Amino acid sequence: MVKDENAGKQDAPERINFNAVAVKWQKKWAEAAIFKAKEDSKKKKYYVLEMYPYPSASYLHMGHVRNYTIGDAYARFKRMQGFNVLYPMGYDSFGLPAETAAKKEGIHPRKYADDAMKKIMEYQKALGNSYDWDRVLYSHDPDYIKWNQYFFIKLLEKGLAYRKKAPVNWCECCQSVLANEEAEGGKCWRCDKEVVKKDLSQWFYKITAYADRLLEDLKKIDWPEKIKVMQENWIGKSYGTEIDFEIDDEKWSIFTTRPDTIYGVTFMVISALHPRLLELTDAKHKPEVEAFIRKCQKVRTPEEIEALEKEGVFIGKYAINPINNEEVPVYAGNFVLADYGCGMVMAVPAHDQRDFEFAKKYKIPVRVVINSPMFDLNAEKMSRAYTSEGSLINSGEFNGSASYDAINEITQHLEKTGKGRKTIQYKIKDWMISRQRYWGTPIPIIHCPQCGVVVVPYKDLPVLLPDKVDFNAAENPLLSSKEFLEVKCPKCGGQAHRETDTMGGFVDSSWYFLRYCDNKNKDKPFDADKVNYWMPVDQYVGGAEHAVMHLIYARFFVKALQDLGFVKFDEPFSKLFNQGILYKDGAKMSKSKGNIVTQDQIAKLYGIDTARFFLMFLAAPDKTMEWDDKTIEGTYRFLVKVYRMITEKKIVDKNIKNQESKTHKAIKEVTENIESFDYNIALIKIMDLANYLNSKEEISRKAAETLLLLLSPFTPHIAEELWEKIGNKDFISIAKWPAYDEKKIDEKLEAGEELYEKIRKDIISLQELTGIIKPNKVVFILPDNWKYSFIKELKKEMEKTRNAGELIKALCAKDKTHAKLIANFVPKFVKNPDKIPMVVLSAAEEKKALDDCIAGLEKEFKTKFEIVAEKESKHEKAANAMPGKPAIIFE
RNA sequence: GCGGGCGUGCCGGAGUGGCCAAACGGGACAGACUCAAGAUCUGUUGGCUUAGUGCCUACGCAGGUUCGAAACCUGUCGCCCGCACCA
Repeated sequence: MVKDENAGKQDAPERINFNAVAVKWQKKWAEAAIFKAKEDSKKKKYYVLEMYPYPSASYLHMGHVRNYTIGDAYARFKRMQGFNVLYPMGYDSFGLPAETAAKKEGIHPRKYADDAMKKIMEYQKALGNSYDWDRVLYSHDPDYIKWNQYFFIKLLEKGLAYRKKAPVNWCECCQSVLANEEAEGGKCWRCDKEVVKKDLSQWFYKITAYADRLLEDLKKIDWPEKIKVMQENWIGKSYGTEIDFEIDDEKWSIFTTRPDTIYGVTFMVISALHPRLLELTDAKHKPEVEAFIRKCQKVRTPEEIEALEKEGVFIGKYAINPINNEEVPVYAGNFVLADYGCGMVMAVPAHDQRDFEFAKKYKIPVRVVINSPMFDLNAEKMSRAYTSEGSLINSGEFNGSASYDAINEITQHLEKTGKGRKTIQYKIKDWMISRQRYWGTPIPIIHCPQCGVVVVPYKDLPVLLPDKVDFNAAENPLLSSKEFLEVKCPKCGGQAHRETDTMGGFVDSSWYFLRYCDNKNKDKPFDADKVNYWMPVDQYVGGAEHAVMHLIYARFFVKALQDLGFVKFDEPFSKLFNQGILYKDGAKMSKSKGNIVTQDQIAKLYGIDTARFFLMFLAAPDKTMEWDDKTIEGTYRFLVKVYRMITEKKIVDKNIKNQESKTHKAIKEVTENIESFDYNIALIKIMDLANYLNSKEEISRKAAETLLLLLSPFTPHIAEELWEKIGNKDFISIAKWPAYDEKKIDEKLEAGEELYEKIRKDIISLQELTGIIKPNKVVFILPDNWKYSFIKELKKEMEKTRNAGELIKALCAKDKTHAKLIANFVPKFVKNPDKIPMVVLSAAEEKKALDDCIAGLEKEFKTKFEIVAEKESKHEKAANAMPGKPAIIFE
């Protein structure tokens, strides 16, 4: 039989149009402006922020919906908890895609960006997120550009911005600089020719000046460990020794973490890309070296680098080892980084794997200077470098020292002779902000033939992009605009030209979160009081892919602004949450993979709240999760159930004890779960509560309202609609988050309900097993065994100790036959002596609890029930009965 | 190579020392309702079973700690993610 999967969807009259509900409330929220954030509140502030998106898409897919919902649920939760919440949205609207579109489709990047923004905003609004839409900002806004340039100048004045030559991706064929994305795989995206590294003047922000603070302050912030570790590695602090070797009577320093191996140096290697390599090279060897440099200039993919064999050429020079005045040959090599350390290394083949490979290839001697404590090393027979610790040999006066100690001893020795010193190296490099592109913030600099590099005066800001440029120009389109290029020098008034580099997008995103605090300020980038009120961001939400880019730049920027006196804090984001990636068909959901499910599709079918709920329910927000078309049906069913329950069931204005207890327990758990981003667990608890209430004839108003309040961060529209339907006039979105009272959580009541449920299930399964649907009589046999006396015994023992292990041992010694039961029950008492439900009851109390159930059970099963004490029972199985659950017999 | 994480039932995914054969959802199966289907409701869904508050097997694999382990430790295999010739 073929099932029509859509049959139900099409003609099921009970299908509720959650879409109309969403539209209705989005309109009302906007009209009442309830999500507007104000500084003058008496309430404690809370700043929730999602990383502002690049406005590219013509749709949002479920991956986006998931990300935005994580933040929105949190913002709503905090708002309801009584915080003064700032939750803004903006757009990272500068960048390459807009420019590429301009090139391909002839659309101006500004139009492209404006259109995309309009679209994405529309989609975001349809999500029902509680953004303060009055605070929208975007990076190509002339106001934003102005302050972006303003900060550039401030940093320049402080010496934190500078210009120097640096290698960039260069395509000889197109005569153009390429962004990294355009040079993927070492080939030009346009002409497919090989790309080379070329030195050009570039602008930098001096992030290295903050390396230590960036590292240290990681301790202060509550971020995922993974991100912190990535930043630590990126900053890459290492302690070592700088040692001066002499080449041609000139001092050439190198950096090493292993000065203890200095007697093992048999050659030196200078990076093939070292700026002074040719200067150092012997005339005779120049052609060879030059050819080698060209070979090394090709941009390579990480895979190629991995597979790359260590290679080099002798440059005809010798270096003098400062420790023993030995002469060793100097090579240019492809495995030494030009921009780390000094761009040159001392090579110790016996104790460094790279040096070892190089030495073997070029038949350079290997000299063992660290001997292994386990075996004697033999330079001739070694198949790989020995990089562990050991004791020094062949090392003059240091022979016999442990390598660990020798690091200091040798460094101190070199310090005395002035040939070396302790030093710290960082891997992090200064942040190159220059882009040879059109669609970015122009760098506010003028080049004057008379005065040199001149800063654009503050009063002339912003320097805006010219509209008419040739986007198909091979190089930076800005160079095609005379109107932009030609200016008068602000200093001498002579003819000068503008800097054509623009800033990379990460500059924009390094302070946008500050501008949200005061996004309309015309006189200043922001008002200090406002920023100091809202900042730092209390909860930042975004992808882990920004770990060492945006997240480190923004930290640097804030520290620099602190030093410049703009802000009073030194970390922008107190807490960070990384959302997981959404997969479909085994791959990350993305347009390029073609495996997307769009917001539209799902909203049309189920309403946006269903999508929100489902995305938060299926997996913890920080885990990768797989989209599943089928499972969302279940979520929809649940929401329909809630809708029916609230609109159709009897809501009563009285207090119902059991419901009150359940409700307070749910509040407690859900609140904790949301706080810690365990949204999936929170939703399970909410479902539990809903299902429980749904099983009752009537629902207390308090319980119904609580359910809606708990639900509202996740399904705000439906919650709002139902809130209104049960007679509330205000918005649930700004209603008070329910408080719980520990005293209202009545474990005994819960236990009573549980008992009822257990018995009910037992009766049903007995019905199935025996085939007796309607027994004449159901008999409960109350236990009257060792258990009650065991409890007394236990209480006695517990006065002596609360250690579960000891208690079990003690009790088992007295009663070996019940060892297993003892082990099972003891720990529960130890953990929670007051709250163990049925077990602590006496036989009489237990009978009473049972009595309480019977009325309901008799009604439900339409049968007589009877309670019999074990002694009076003629049934054998009664012997097994335990307190907390009587044996059940049909008669 | 270095760093981070993960491995649970038919599936997604909870659970990090004791009411765990394992939440919640999906799927499957059975029953109720219905002329029927859908929707809804109820139950079952590791094996054995004398049906029990029972036994056995199970949370990648192998050991260990503990009265007790899916959870803690050690080793091992497999997968994912980041960084990567950093001297």
